[in-house]
Amino acid sequence: MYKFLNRDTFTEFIDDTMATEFISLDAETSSLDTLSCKFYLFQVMVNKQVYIFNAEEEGQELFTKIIDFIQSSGKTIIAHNAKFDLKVIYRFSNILLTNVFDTMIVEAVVNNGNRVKWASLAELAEAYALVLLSKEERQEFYAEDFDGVITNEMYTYACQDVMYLETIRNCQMERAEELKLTRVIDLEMKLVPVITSMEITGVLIDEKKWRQLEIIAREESEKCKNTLIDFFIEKVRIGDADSALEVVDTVKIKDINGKKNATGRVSVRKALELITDKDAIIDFFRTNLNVNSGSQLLVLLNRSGIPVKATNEKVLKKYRSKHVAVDMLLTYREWGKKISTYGLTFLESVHPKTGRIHSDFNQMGTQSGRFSSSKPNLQNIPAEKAYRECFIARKGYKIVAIDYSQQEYRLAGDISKDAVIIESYKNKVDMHTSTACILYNLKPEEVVKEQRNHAKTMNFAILYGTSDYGLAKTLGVTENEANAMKMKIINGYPRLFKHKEMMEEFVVNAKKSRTLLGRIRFFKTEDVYFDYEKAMAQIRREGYNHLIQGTAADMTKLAMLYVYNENPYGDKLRMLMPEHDEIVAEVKEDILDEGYGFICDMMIKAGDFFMKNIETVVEGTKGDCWTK
DNA sequence: CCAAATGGCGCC
DNA sequence: AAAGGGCGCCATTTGG
Repeated sequence: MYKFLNRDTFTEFIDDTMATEFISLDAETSSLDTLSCKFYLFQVMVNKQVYIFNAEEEGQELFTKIIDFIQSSGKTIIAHNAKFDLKVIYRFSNILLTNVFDTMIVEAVVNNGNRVKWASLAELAEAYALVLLSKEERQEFYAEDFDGVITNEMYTYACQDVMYLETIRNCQMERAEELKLTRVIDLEMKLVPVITSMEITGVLIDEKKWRQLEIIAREESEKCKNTLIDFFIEKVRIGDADSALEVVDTVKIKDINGKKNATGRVSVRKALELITDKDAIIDFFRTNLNVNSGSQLLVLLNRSGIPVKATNEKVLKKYRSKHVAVDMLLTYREWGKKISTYGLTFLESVHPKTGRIHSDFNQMGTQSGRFSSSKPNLQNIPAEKAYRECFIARKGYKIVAIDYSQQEYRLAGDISKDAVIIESYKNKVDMHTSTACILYNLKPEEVVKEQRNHAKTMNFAILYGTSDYGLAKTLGVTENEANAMKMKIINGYPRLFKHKEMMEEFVVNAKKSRTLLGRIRFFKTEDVYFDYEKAMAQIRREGYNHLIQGTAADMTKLAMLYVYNENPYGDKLRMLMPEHDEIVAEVKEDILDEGYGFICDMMIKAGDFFMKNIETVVEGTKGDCWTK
């Protein structure tokens, strides 16, 4: 069934490879951490023959020869979640394979909107090749008690991981051609090695600075929390025993973890009943109230005369100036977020071997075609200077960060061919100023900051279909006023909104939306059995958003491809992170200016590929750290 | 007891 | 009653 790939069979392997169009491959390792895992097996199917390379027995030299040959053969490499295999192969051969077909990514592209989560190899094998793959045997490589001795059974099961890739690929491409998705797939596939290389590169963080921020956050958070609890204690009159007990009955304070007594826990009420001293009662609440608990907060706020039904920022904002506690709570939450998400746990992502953070960038992580980022998420780092500053360049390098100026608004204007928007951008007037002009009957130079900010909110809301109700809430005006302002803007950009309306109509009928590159997002309408109108309204919003946000994603992805493929500076210029409309890179000092200009050029080239009526504008920074 | 859901909030 | 698109992560709560 399979042959071992070694010195004796290498020529045979070469012959089989030359006789076929595709190379299906997979790697077995001791863990998912490609920077520190052991490398056990490399399975490869060529010309219907599976070869297995035992890495520990055959060694790195032969492996490098094999990979070098595969790379130079120019054949298409098929893998499921290719990023993983590419990283393993790179680590043990120093060759980053290109010309990849990733069945996992392609599945996400051809079924975007139909899928619930990632399709596993087993699921695809079942769907396309009608075979059932067993799972347990593959887990053996990860097992704690695996002693490195690979059994015949394990070899046999390892074959399954490459045997059906070609069939899966062929079925997917058939579907891709029917759906006219080949251009999107071409872009996504060319991007796979680009993302892989970015993940291998990682990004450097100033840990010392980061820790300092955590300390500050801790101190500030503690202060807020104390003030907050004191406020509640006073307002809710916890001081006297009766109201204290009443509070305990309504506020769902968690039972106290006991120290190995019979139940393991102590009822809060019972514990409190034993306390009569006023100061002790107050102290009891100080230690047992949890202001991180939404349900406790809700009761406490309500009893303090703040009649909210939720405790989120949007709801609380109204009371911010009226009640000190509300302001304090929101501030407390800000600090809390910094401790939990952006605190010391974040630094656990620094890899011990490289000293850098190697996030996962998922190129099909969103329904719109945008990237997502995880472990850690590098796409939601606080925008404030103190945090961005912690992202630094390696010695001799600088950080370059360039973003598209008003990427989505320009696209919306360009796609709809709205004359007002086109004219505005031609005159270097941005969309928010332009909207402010419409709203307040002004000339661009007369618009003041506050008016522009107002317009900005409106633009964002209207482009993505906020209801009058939502808009009124955001702006703090009545629904009628909100509607009047909305109509004024709609009339100010007649073509934009006519086009939007048209696209939404199309999406609802076609049950799918397409970006300029052709990227599809499917919508389900058949399982809508209640509130049909609401469901359709949602599809309209998501569909139009897909057109704009998705085309923007196409643009950024194309730009990244240009940067990678046309990079004349080699390792002196490396991309680090995709930030939706921004590319962050590490550039060696001696080519800093040229490198910066080069990335700008590539981004503009990608922008101009999509936009024919409106100029692509990029802006950015270069320096020791990441800045806006 | 742990896994999934929920509420909340960081970013573009 | 809810009422703007796209995410991921955290702490708490819920449910099996």
